[in-house]
Amino acid sequence: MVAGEQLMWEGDDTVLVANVIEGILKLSTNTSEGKEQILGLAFPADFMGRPFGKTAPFGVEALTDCHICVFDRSDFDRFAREHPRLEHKLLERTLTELDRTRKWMLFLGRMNAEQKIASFLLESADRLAPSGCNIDFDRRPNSFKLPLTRQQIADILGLMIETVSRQLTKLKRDGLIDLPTRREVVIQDRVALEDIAA
Amino acid sequence: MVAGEQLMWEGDDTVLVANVIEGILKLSTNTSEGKEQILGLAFPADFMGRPFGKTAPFGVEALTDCHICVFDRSDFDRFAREHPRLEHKLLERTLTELDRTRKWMLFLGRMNAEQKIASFLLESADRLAPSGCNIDFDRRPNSFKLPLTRQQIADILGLMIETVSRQLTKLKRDGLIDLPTRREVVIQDRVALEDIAA
DNA sequence: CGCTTATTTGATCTTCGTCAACTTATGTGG
DNA sequence: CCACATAAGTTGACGAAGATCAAATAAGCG
Repeated sequence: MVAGEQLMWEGDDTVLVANVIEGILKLSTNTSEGKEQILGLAFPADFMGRPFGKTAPFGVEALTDCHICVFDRSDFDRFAREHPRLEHKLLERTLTELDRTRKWMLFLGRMNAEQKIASFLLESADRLAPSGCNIDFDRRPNSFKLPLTRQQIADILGLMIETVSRQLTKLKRDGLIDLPTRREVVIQDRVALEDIAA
Repeated sequence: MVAGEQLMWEGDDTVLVANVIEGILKLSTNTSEGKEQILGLAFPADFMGRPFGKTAPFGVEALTDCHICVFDRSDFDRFAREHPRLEHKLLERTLTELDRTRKWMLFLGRMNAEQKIASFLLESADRLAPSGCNIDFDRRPNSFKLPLTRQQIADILGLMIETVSRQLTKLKRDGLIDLPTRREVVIQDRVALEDIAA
């Protein structure tokens, strides 16, 4: 799949499920006024789709070029029912995803723009492969390439694009991060960033 | 269980899982600054807890007096593994819960106070048994008793208590709802309310 | 190089949070 | 039954965070 391609549409009957092999996708929905809210991201090894015959409550779109392993949903359903171990794994994953989603709710409901951005950068650093080789002593990648536009970051965090831009500029001005290009981020003061993210 | 009692604490190892027979409970977490965010509500027939050996990522507290059916987690885990049909049901439930939670994210991230309150009232009307018998022609209950304080509503919607109060007052002033007592709500103009909730 | 799109920046305006006072309910003991 | 205490909720004044509107600037890309 190529970046920007839509895998599923909100409201469609789910006809397929898929596993992410490589790349990043977004799950999102819209308000009636046309604002988008990203509900989650799918990274390699993540499972996507809604088994057992429901309507997709969100759309899925590739943010980067992706390799995904697609199954026909009814085939998958049948197979899953016959293989309890698969269902068990799927249940564990879903529970984990539910936890992650709930944690995200805390961001959306109770954090201010600065905290949202700081948390987002820290999580991104952990989840995304480093673009260079700036591995710190503690072995966490401090430099990475964002697979998202500013608009998409805004949609994830429930902010406006201008607010995202201003907060990033501020963090750069204060020396906590650097932005060599628009898509690259270098964390220069992880402690201070964690302090903001709280 | 009595209203206000805590069933699980955030960060505890999960030692039990439970089914709600009667009553309403809240799942919630806190920011480091002490603001609470309610992550979900559990209604009768809902399943609570985190099978398969993780730490509870949220606390659970009874909002009303509750009857719940509690299982030892490790017993439950073993039983579930031996009964694929149970795991299957649990998986379906968890997927549904995930969908509901994601929908909630849209509220938190993209709706203003008025929209949040309107949506909340409409959903409450559908989920809560009517306190009287004001069933409308379309058979949806338009009168119900809130099991929540204003503070708890605020924690659900990611608002401050004063904002909740003001929005409710405004809806009442405009004739969309009535508030006979502090805990009772009557929807007087469902269409207008749906219009706001969008 | 010129066109298109993404991003940054600046100037306001709105919404909602904060602080503080006041009102209404609920309960308790005299 | 009534003062009083306590907790819950409402209201008002004000300010700050973030949205909105409007340009300016910087990347990409043909």
